[in-house]
Amino acid sequence: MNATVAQASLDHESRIEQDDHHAVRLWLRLLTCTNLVERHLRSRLRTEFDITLPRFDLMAQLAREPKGLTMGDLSQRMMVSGGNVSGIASQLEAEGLISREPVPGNRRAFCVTLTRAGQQRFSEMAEAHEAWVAECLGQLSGADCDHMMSVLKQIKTDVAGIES
Amino acid sequence: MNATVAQASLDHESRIEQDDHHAVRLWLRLLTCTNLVERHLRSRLRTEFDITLPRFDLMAQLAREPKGLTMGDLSQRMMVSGGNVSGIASQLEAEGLISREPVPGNRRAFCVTLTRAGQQRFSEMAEAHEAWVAECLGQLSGADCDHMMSVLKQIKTDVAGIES
DNA sequence: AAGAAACATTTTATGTTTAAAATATTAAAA
DNA sequence: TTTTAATATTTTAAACATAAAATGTTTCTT
Repeated sequence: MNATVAQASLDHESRIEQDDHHAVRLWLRLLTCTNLVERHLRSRLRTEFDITLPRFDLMAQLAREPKGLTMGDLSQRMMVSGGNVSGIASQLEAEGLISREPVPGNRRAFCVTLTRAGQQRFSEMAEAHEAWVAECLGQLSGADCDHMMSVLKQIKTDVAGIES
Repeated sequence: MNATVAQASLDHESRIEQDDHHAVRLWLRLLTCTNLVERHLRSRLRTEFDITLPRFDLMAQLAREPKGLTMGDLSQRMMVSGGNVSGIASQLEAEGLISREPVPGNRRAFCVTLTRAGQQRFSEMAEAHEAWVAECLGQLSGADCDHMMSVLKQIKTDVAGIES
């Protein structure tokens, strides 16, 4: 009977270990794969539009919100620190692609929007960017896509649960 | 007939656009999700072991190769630039976790290995790391895992194909 | 109205990452 | 052998990222 218990607990532990290893392997592949695509996009943005991914991301956020966003909004949506947004925005402003204007009723906040030039520039980049992504991920079937979307959502939920 | 042709080409284009959008949505979720997990692991490594993810990664590579690796090997396996490895290795060396020794027959290369202390330290961290990853990804079924693995492999192949 | 707390942003200090230049070694060719 | 090319690494400069401190603004309490 002792043996049975020992055996049972052993099986349980080894199963958990297996799961751990599977999870680690999946994580490593997920990380490698994402980095691979990210690197690819980063490099093409650099060579074809002379822009960095963070700057492109910031412009993408603004393109979705023609009325503009505050620095804090940008920080939240881009999931990076406020100081970081501050630096990136300064550069884009210096290049004339975005504008930072005071908000009428709130002297703390700034309203950041794409300038005319920024809109023009972004629409060219967005088209190319979309095509590049499709090159990387477009081969997947609709079913694969859907499945992947749901699995990733699950992971997102799990991680959020851990951190809460 | 003209109408038919126009209709057909319209359908075709709109289908492609749909695919593009699907691909972009999937990519955005993939990126967000990976960053979320990465950030989580990074933060736990920092708070519980006072080490950065890149340093942990470098040690993980060495742990798999007891005979040691050159700086170039590390750069390739970690998929980061040589200069990057150089900096990370300097810090780990200063902390006594790795050693950099000249290779007998090749005065250009260095052989990098984990020190005794590094091995000890890494094995503690690896155990915790594995558990954290399992917390994040362990809820997935075996089937989900397998499916995900194969989809990611496909993406990896596609990207490699584009860049070649 | 005065003070405290919360908010929005920027600045500073530190560290990561890359590309490119610099250094040094080895191998191959003329 | 001298030059050239390839290899292995480090250094440097620029961009990015975070946390924490500093600044200024608004709101809440009393």
